[in-house]
This record gives sequence, structure tokens and C-alpha cells, in this order.
Amino acid sequence: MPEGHTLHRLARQVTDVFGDQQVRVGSPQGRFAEAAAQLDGTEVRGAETWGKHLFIDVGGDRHIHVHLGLYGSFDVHDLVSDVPAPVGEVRLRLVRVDGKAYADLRGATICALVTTAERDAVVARIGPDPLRPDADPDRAWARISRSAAPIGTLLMDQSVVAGVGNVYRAELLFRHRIHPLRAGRTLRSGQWQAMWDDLVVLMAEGVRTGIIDTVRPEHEPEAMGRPPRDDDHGGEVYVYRRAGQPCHVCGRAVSTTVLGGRNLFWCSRCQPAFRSRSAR
DNA sequence: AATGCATGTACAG
DNA sequence: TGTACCTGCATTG
Repeated sequence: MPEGHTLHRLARQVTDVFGDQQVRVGSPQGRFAEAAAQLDGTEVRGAETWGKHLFIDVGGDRHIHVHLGLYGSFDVHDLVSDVPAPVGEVRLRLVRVDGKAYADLRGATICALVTTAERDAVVARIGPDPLRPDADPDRAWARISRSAAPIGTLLMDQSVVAGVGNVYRAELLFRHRIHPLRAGRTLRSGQWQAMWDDLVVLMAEGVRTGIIDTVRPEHEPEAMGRPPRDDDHGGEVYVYRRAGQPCHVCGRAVSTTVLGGRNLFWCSRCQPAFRSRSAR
């Protein structure tokens, strides 16, 4: 499920499995059929990700632009003995010419053939991506420090920071004890620096493992004597989708509201709206 | 079987 | 601000 780490992981997989390899390209579902026919038999150079946008370089100033949206998936299968008939609506299928690897794209919000200039235009309109070594967190700070919008909204705005989704947003704010509705411009630059550094580490861990796990060692189930989570997508989290359940740190019921059409989660004790006098 | 919801975005009005 | 996109999975009946 797609936040930035998923797309970066995919870029790595596509490069590993199809890089410098000839591929058969198809669109069993049909919506990418014209481009697929044009690309069939081409050689994949590699793939790269900015934020949640994946670009597969197929040479000749052409890239397959993929965005998974909310429920898209791109499943890469390597070391297979045969390539099965497509299951469901497969918009894009890549098959390595040796027949030992294939990948299926389903449910994506974007699957389009673009030029390098078009790719660069996409990259230019999104904010710095914590998973890219050349990313400049100051670009995000320039927006955050001037904005009256809630930090919870700014973190999800891909033109401010690229790659953060609903899980990393909720978890990052919890880890930094920041109330999600606090205006961006009330943050101090040191707070943003700490949040960015944390994102770099957390998201890189997400790329490595393929899951989002944001809980510090001292709050892990084993350390605290609580049962591990079993009803989610793998990783331990502090507040994401835990509305009404006790905070792992203070025990208060996790709060939730809808902000900009997305569910938001936080702990009202660990993430106070205003700094309390006693905390000074 | 039917319904609802989701780690996302774009566009209409 | 609401809705469409369009898929898989959990929940409901």
C-alpha cells in the first residue's frame, strides 16, 4: 500500500529485475494498450521514484509514469517458472524476455507514457522527498514556516513534502509530540529539522522492510508487555487507525477527526494543542 | 451477496 | 467541499 517507501521499493525492484533487459509489454485490461504495443520488445533501463511517482526509463526519451493512488498495486514476480494468465484488471504487464520474471500493475491512478521533460515537470512541482539523498528540507520549511495551514495538512501536501502519506503523517506528529492542527508557522525550525531527520530514517526503514513501523524500542509490545498488533498491515504504530484505543505511551484514548477528507489520528495528551506551563 | 472502507489525487462547482 | 476514479479486503446480513 502506497506511501513513498512503497514506490521507492518498487523502483529498486523494477531496476533489479528488468534493468538492462528486454521486455514484452502488454495491457490485458486495454487502457494502456496503445503505448504497450509501441513499447513491446524495448529494453528497460531502470526505474526511479520521486515522492509517490514512479518512472520506468524505457529509453528513447520515454518513461512509463506510474502513480498507484489509494489502492493501486504493482506486483513484481521474479524467478518464476512460468508466467500465469492475468488475474483481474491488469493495466500494464511487463514480462522479461527470458520468461523468468513479470510484473502486473492494477488500479493505478496514473499509467502513462511521458517524455523526460514531462517527468521533470512532475518532479519540479512536488516538494523534497526524504528518500532522495539530494532532497532539500529547507524548501519544505520555506512553505511550512509561512503557512497558517495545520501541520497535519502540510505534511500531506505533496508540493510541500513528497512521499508522506496518512500513516507517516500521523506517526511523525506523534513521535514529535506535535498537535496535527497546529499552524505550520508556529513551529520552530529546530522542530522541523528533527522531524525531517526522523522521516529520513523512518522512511528508509520502510523501504528496507516494506512495512511502516514507527514505534520506538522502549514502546514495543515486548518491552511494554502488550500483545503485538495483528489487525493491520504489519508494522507497530502509535496512533494510526487506533481511534479510541489506549495510547501506548500515556493510556489516553486515541483521538480522531476528518481533515481534508482524510482520517487523522493523534493522542491529545502526548500531543497537546498548547505547551503546558508545567512543561517549561 | 452486499456494503463499506483504504497508506491518494484531480477536478467540478 | 464533494465526488469520481477503480481495486482488494474486512465487515455485515
